[in-house]
Amino acid sequence: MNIGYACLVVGVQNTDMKSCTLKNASDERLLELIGHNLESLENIVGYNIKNNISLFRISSDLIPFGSSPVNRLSWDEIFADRFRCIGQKIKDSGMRVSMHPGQYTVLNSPYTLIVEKAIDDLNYHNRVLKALETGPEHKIILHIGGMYGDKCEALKRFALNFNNLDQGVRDRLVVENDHKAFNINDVLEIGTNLDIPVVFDNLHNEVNPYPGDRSEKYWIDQCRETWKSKDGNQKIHYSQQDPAKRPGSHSSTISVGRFMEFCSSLEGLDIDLMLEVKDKNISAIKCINAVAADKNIKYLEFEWSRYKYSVLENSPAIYLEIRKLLNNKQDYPVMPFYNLIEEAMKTGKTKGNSVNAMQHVWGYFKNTASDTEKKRFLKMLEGFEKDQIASASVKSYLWRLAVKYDEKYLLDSYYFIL
DNA sequence: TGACGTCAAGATCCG
DNA sequence: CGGATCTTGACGTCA
Repeated sequence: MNIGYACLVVGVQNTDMKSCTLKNASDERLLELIGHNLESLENIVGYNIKNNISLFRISSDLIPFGSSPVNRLSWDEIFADRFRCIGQKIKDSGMRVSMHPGQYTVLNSPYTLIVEKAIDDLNYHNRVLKALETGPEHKIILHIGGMYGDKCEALKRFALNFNNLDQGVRDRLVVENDHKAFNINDVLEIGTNLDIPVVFDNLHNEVNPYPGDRSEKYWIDQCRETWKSKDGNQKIHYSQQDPAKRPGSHSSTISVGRFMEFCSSLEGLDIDLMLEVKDKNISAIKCINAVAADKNIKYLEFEWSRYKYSVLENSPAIYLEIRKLLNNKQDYPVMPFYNLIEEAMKTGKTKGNSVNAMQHVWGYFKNTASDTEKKRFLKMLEGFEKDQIASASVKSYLWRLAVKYDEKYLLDSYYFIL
């Protein structure tokens, strides 16, 4: 089972994707951006390897305007070596990557122009995966598109346009159920007809179900039939509903309890699981640790080093409780560990607890920081205590100090992002 | 015509 | 000036 996350990494330096507006998209600017983004991608791949994350969706923003006529660059040739080098790392580590054009790539549109743009976009995604020299098990996931008042015709148009795609794209293409138009039964029908794999998305299925009371496991089993050996392991998308937002909105983090319930419902199926969640890599590591075969407390200790100041600013009581929990080095209390962290994150921060955490973090710079830095920190702290400035301002100053003094322990901490 | 979703660029405001 | 915060951009469909 591979577990991964989509597109971007939170809280890790030099992993951002840069872009520009259409009017600024000169060759020079685009070259600069692509170079930067490839460097970020390489760092992301390195981060994934270091953290045992073996599934990753590459951002469509890797090449700005990758499928637009404004980008006439032969970027796959210009950066061929960089692509090959990154691809080699992917291959060597056994990582599986994918790409996922967004909701605006509509292959089944009745408008020729839109279809042409969709084809260009699919070709672009394939061009990236080809430049990385990845095989056809590194997929491009696509939604079916719009309904236009006639589902049957819309499905027919999808099939027609699919059959006119380049072989390279067809070899990688996977279809997914969406939250509005095409439910999992529709997508299975078309996937079966076109002989391409189907990704089951649990939250889309919750919001836009096929009528009846089929279980998730039933649909996952059905989808499994569409995955052939050339396609690699079956893959699904997994996310949880954000209780505060509209149906279909992804939660900020994955609740480990519900995740494990879902895993046990799979009854041991070996499946690749792409998480769609706001905290991205953070939830990926959580879920990987939750199902780890190699139950070594060192993984939890490493996690604790990243979470501890966030927990401290929310709940000193839980902070102490987790420390106690990790005392027995023979144990692997992964569920209580993450449950306590999730509970702490839901606790409202009091000013006193925030200040306490700020002072703990400041402790790393106490002896190295200059007098002006010390003065500035103390002034900010005072400002925060008097409600004059936000805690985020103090934290972002502490982050700048962490970067300046290269405090490795803090640079890995979730304190600055959660 | 605006909402939808997502991210970062770009603009503006503030001390 | 740097940093925080708001608005725009890019995409197509649908009400």
